[in-house]
Amino acid sequence: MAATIKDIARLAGVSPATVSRVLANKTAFYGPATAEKVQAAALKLGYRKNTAAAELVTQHSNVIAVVVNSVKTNFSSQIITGIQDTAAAHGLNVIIVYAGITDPEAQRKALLTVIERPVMGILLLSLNLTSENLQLLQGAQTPYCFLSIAFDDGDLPSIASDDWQVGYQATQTLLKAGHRKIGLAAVDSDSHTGRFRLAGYESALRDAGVTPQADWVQPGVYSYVAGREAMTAYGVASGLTGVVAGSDMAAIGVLNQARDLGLAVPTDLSIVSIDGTEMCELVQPQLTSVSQNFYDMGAAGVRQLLAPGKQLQQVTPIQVVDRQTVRVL
Amino acid sequence: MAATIKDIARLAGVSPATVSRVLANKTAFYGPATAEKVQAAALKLGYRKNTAAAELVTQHSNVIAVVVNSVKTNFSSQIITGIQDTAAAHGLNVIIVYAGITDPEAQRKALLTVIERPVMGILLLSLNLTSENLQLLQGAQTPYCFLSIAFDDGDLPSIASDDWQVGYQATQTLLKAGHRKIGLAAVDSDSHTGRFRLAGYESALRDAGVTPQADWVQPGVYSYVAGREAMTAYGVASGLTGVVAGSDMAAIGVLNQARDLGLAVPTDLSIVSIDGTEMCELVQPQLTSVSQNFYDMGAAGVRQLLAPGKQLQQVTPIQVVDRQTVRVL
DNA sequence: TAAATTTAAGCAAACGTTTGTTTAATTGGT
DNA sequence: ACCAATTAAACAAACGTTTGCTTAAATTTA
Repeated sequence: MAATIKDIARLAGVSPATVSRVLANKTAFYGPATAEKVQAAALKLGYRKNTAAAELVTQHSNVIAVVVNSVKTNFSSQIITGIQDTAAAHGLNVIIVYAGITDPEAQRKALLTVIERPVMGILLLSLNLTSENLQLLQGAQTPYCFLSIAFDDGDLPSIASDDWQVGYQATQTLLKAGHRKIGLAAVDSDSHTGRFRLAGYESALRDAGVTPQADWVQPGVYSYVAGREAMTAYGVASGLTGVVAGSDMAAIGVLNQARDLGLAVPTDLSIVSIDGTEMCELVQPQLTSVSQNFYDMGAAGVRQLLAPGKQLQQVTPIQVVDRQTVRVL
Repeated sequence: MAATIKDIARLAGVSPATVSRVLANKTAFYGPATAEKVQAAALKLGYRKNTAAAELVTQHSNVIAVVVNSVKTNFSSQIITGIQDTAAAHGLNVIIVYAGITDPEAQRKALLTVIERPVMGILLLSLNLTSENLQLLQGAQTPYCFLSIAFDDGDLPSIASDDWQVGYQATQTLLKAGHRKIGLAAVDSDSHTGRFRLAGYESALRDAGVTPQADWVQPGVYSYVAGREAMTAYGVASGLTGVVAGSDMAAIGVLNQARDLGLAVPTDLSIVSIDGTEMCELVQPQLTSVSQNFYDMGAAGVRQLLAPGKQLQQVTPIQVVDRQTVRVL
């Protein structure tokens, strides 16, 4: 039912080709009189271009697709804002699809909805693909880039923080404040990210002459409950005076669980969070954090899509932001 | 460069029509031998269907588009999950685009990226369109439904909570606990939502024999800073013993500002929040809230798109969830 | 064994655009 | 007044699918 270019052509008494050109402002091809007729007809018919049809013939699209691992992660909004702004500056549109965090089938479906239509590039947010789905992605001839995640395989384009540094600096923040017994909570020990943060954590301890203890690290999936569980595992008599938490949510988990255990933060326990989202300033006391530049990751991601192949593994800087959860001993 | 159905046809030695049918599993049209040849060829070429082309001829799409007002709102994730689950159950795909919360031009662009391609329906999350953009939306012959927002114009399909009830029950929760001087913070007085919440608030007060005072209501845009500003405006000597906050974020704003003013919650000040997202249980003390069923809104939204015209203005139920910020006087 | 039916596959049109090429009309130069 | 150059618009092919219709071969029926 929707009006097409042909309907306009008929109404304005010109050819579809001319309509197309008027609507695309290709001024070299038509006179002012026809232009007016066409515009009027288009308006009258409430014409809306069928972008899919246009993309079919031009073989080129101006939308970039973002695949997000889950709807819950709160830092993704900052990355998306970065993507959005940069994309808009380049005249690109952004669509987002959610993939399950674990279910490979959901991942596959999300990937397919993106691959099977013309998009100029794909950004994957903190997404850990199965090797099958990775192949699927690589099979499409579309440029892509992972964001906020890094891989052992150095051939995959990605933009993320230096996770070793993240772990190192978070730990160092506590060490500098005089802490010696420091836990690492809710960091996933299977992923590249988790392993490097752990390594950074251990290096920082060793550099300060502290020998890491096995029960100081309580792995988890960066979530609020993972944070709570880690703190529960530590218990009240662990001797720990400081904890590095794998994410802001995890940090709030340890914060609340510490409180439930009767531990005051930062008096009895200091916390350094990783991420530095707005959450840090919403809770009391405000979380000291190693903050990532999520906005820049998003921005760099779209730049990477526009000029692919430049530099595969990019690193965005981090800063430690001192707030209220680290006590100087 | 991507392989097309024709490439497969050539490689398998059959016609494109047959390839299409094999790939679509239209078993009535081909024999097992050809099927195998085609499958093999498709696999070998790494074929990916061009959905845009297919949608062009079938004149029908199975993606539903969600337009979100901003990346910040935290309840949107629940709505989206509801949409996602329900859509998946019906074999539909979901794409999301962000529109600016205020900028009409950004709104328009977001709307266009959605309207100009084949989508089977549009869900608008808490989006207040300019009348121009509303016309744009209505001009497209696509079914649509607003979510988590209602309008004076009863002809617009929408699914939301009963905002009058929200205001009424939030206020009543405090009244029942013995409070009489009750503020309303960070509720937007321009929108339908804000006006109805305000009306519900005033009715509850009057029903309890309390005369509303002008300086008890401090309008705002439902944000964290709006909450803080409202509490700042109340100050320490307002005499208020309870506050209804327009959103969870706003509630956290008044909570933190109250603390900064030296007011203990709930000892000195009780708070009832509106929304009931996970945020309520993350902060200390946990926020008592009038909780909305965001997940159901999303689910109902896709059902509405599938069977349009049934019931224009739908209402999802609310519950008050008692947590820790209301003190019984 | 001839006619009727079933099965398997191909032909060709269509969807709504864009764009290279062609044609027709107008203008300018001499 | 004639030819070249410019301007304005139309023609038609192409993009990658799907699908109604046709054709050809194989099978069944009488």
